[in-house]
Amino acid sequence: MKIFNTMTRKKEEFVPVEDGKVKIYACGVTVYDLCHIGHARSAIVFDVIRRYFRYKGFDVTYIRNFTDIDDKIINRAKEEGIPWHEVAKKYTEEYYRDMDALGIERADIEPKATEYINDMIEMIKGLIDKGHAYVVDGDVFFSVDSFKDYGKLSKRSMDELKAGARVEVDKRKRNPLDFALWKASKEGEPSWPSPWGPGRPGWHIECSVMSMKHLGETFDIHGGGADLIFPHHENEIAQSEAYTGKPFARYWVHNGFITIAKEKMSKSLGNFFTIRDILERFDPEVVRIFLLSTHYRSPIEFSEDQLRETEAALDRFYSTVMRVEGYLQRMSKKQKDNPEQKRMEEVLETLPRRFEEAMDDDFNTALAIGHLFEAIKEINRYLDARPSGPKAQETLTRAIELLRSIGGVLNIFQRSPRQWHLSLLKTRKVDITEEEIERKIAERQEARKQKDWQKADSIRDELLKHGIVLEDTLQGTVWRVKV
RNA sequence: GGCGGCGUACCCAAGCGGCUAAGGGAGAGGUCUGCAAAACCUUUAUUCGCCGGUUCGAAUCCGGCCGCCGCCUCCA
Repeated sequence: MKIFNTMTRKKEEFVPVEDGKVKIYACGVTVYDLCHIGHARSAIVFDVIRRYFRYKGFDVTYIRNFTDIDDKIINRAKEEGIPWHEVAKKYTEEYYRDMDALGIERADIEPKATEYINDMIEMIKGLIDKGHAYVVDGDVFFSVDSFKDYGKLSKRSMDELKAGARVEVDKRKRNPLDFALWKASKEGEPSWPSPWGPGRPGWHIECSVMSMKHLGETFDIHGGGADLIFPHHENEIAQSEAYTGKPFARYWVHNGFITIAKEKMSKSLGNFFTIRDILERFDPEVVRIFLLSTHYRSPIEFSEDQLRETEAALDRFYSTVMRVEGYLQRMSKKQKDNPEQKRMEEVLETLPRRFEEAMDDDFNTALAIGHLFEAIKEINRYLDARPSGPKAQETLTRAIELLRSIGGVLNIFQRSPRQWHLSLLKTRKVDITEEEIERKIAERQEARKQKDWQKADSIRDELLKHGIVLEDTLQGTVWRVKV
């Protein structure tokens, strides 16, 4: 497997610290508001990476944290007039609601910053003892000058960083780039006792502490959004390696952004769509495929049109499943030679290999999905050749099973066509129930039997106005939500 | 200003030295069908922002130019 490592800016062969095991830490979110689609991308990317390692037979430990104490949470608490921990609790629940809906599996360990305050204090003490940190008025800062490799991840020299510094410099810092490990709290702010007085941890320290506590001082993969490269991950490396004297994470994996009108989607720009908004109008699986149809490091331009197109693509899968299921029910038992048989078998045989090749190459989900859709086309082709007999039955059954099992690694293709259409009924706001549709179909069947085409067509047109398309197949009439 | 990335058909997107430049969407024509729908077939990039260079051979490597974006501040 090859993974692009931000540290070396190259694809590298993946070699785990411990044979057969992979330890991953992905930076989660600060729980102070609803998540937007950019958060979803990061979560989905690492969800897939984790699932793929598992598929490859690795024993995976996956950690994703929650930052549950921070200035933004404190501010939000003031705005909402509730205690800070209520804010954290509320948005942690909202986070789960959205991410669960998107089919993102819970991490093996989901640490919260406030549960590790003592460990952080211990680490900060150690850093002070080793001369990497200093105390000023109850604050503790990390001294970047004490760590010679500072800037190695973001590929910046200290001089460049100083020259470009746009931040107001805290005069108490020895170097403007020094960052807070511990912040003294003001009156009325949440605080924890510490050797330096009451305060709360700085942002970066939590990830170092929680990752090393659960994964060891050196672990395999550390990741998050590309905006975390500097300063967050740079600072994590500095404090962790200064503390242990050992390399921190071996592979740094960063996902690209979602953009709107070519600009990064962000809270501060206000150009974001919450996951909640999007799931009102789109099926979660559509969102998932949309986000996985572009390589994880490239930017994705958010577009409703693209989501619609993805919906149409996914509908192809479920239509094909429906078609195969219908076909199998009435397929002739008589075995006969089919010129397409060999081709179909070849497609099925090579599909897992092609899927793995794509995923082994820095998690190329876009290519992998391309292969899956190619197979869908081949299945339809095969079906058009009217195969029959036990061999065809076995081939078709295997084809669908294969799509489902490989799709499972991306957590797509897992539902029945009916579940898909029921979901579309909701997201496309179809104002007619499944029962009514079935009733109309029965009514139309009657008309068709009488060869009353006019009536049959008018019923069909009526349903179409509600966004329902009918298909008359040899196995009977089936309905679909028009996409 | 420093550092980094991107520019592939009408749209999205993979390909990163050599087989016909994946796949999806959209458009056009056809097959099938009571008519449709779905599906399939054909068709839409002799060409990969532009200009040079390296090479037997480049969308893929190198240099320059143009355009867009990100990080350097909280940010997935």
